[in-house]
Amino acid sequence: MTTTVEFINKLRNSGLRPTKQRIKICEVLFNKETTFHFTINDLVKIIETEANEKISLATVYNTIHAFEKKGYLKEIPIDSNQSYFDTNVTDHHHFFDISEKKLIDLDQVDVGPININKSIPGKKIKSVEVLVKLDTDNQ
Amino acid sequence: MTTTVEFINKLRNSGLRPTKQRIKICEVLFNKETTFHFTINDLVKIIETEANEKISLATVYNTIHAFEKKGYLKEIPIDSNQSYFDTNVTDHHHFFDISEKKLIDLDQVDVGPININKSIPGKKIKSVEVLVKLDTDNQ
DNA sequence: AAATTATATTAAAACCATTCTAAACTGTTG
DNA sequence: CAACAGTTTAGAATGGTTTTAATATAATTT
Repeated sequence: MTTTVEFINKLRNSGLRPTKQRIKICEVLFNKETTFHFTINDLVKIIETEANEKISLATVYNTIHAFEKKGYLKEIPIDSNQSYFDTNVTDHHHFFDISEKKLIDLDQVDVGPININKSIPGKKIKSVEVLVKLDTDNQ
Repeated sequence: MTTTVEFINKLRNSGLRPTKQRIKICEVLFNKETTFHFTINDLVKIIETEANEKISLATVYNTIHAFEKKGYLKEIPIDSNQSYFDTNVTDHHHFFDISEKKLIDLDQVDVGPININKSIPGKKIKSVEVLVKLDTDNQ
């Protein structure tokens, strides 16, 4: 549980003005016990229902991108036309449940070390991400 | 090198009518020696320049999706607003060069076996894909 | 080989996630 | 509190993708 004051400090320390909207989004995203996966659409709906508030779409996008740039969120690549974000910014991987369109965290430990035995001249590895797609097991 | 007749047979055997447009797309995609990574936009440009022909965008989309469904193409998930496709449908992984926005194949051998030591009840693993993002190495 | 039927192509409109715009508003600093 | 820079906003714009409904083409039947 993080207090509003703590969010305000965190924002200020990151060079982001602690506006009403940003604080609200912090509360929605970072007051969970567990990792939280969401699309922008999910987030807007949560804000509207949970808080009966309305933050303009543009602001939600701006804020999420600002948080991503500061390293508080990670975008997860999935073959979809929608962006998924994750509040867990540690190095880890994902299951993607195709039928429910939901992400599930996979710890490093659950996957084991991954060695890349190939290199491209002039390029360095920035990240290594494993995406495990899940289907319903019919049997 | 595959002949037009072979493409026609392949299409017919898949339950796809061998139209002029589909044959042309086959020739562009499946007459390469190496794996070919592309976006729809790339493909349309190639058809226009290489063949001085014009296939409507809708047809290109329809055809690519039909080929994907038949297992002749794979979509590669990248955190982008564009879909990337791969003519290499074997199990393998990818580098993604962030600055050039290009995919590079990574063989199974270059990555090594990946064990997923976690399972979700009622779900089975459909695919395991590794995406390695590359940055320019400035030094 | 013509007629019929089923499927495919097309240009243009629609769609939808995301970004941009420019005016109004708010937090910060002096 | 005044002034400034940063932020929010509704609505428009953008761009990749899908839909529409008319036309064309391939396959099947006669």
